[in-house]
Amino acid sequence: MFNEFHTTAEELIRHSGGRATAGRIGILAILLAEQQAITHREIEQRYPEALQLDRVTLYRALEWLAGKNLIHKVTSDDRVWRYHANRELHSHQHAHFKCTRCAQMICLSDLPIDQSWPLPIGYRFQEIELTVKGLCADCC
Amino acid sequence: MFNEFHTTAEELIRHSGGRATAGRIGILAILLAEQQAITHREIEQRYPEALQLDRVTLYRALEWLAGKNLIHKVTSDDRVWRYHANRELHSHQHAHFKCTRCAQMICLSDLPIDQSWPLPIGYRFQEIELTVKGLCADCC
DNA sequence: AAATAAACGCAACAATGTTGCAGTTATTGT
DNA sequence: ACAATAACTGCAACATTGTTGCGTTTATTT
Repeated sequence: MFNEFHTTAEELIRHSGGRATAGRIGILAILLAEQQAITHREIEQRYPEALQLDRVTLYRALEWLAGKNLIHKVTSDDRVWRYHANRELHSHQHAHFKCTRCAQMICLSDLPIDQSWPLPIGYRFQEIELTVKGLCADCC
Repeated sequence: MFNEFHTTAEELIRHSGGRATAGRIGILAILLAEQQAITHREIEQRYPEALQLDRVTLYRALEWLAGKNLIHKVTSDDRVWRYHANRELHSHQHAHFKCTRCAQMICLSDLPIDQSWPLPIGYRFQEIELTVKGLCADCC
């Protein structure tokens, strides 16, 4: 577990002005190593058993990381949040893809649609959340 | 509760080949009368107390109505499903708007974006789910 | 009016996430 | 290096939303 992601994770956390605890570093390292957005459950499974990490601590660490903009939270139709480390491209709004068979979830490129959406009069636009559903390469 | 929506609801249900029970009719009538997509909880509140309706029955009725395409289910970031009666325009995919303050949720016009989305090679497109977030007229 | 499949109500369960609080720990200042 | 302290953690208990199994009731058909 003490790989490049760990080092990066620790730097990012310190840079954000929070305490660099083992839990936060480990969690962020896992998310940095991952190509897809993964669930709380999946993070738990990847987390080394030896180190122990409470469910609640995981939830709180994720919340903190999201608040510091180091990761982002993705809504899904299965009522489960998925998390993904932020890269440069994620600082902007982007779409997500979800496989309807295996539930894999990846980030797509920036939103090619205009940010101003035709809303009813008096409504104010804030952001767009877009999920494309289909089959991933493995499930096709 | 025995208004025009009740009559319409009953017709729609019979036309779909299901048993026209008080629960289904009442639920569909509520959804037909509503401009926005509402939650299971909100349906329960609008349902006349005198008539009693079990939580489970409500869930099952909603599932059935969605299966028959009389209503549709909307995903939201608060992990709660919202339901809305289908009109002609809803037979096509459409976007939803959600107020970030009062959680009101309405349907927007058809998706103006092309159905084929730039996916990675080997991926297959199925559908798009799009939610615009912002403030509704009341909350602005 | 009886027969019957469909729908319902209840109880119990499952999954995901949250809150309160006492104990532990990373960091800061000396 | 050490003590002080705010920040973080772990546990237990809870909340919310939705699901399953099963015996009972009911809308529809004949």
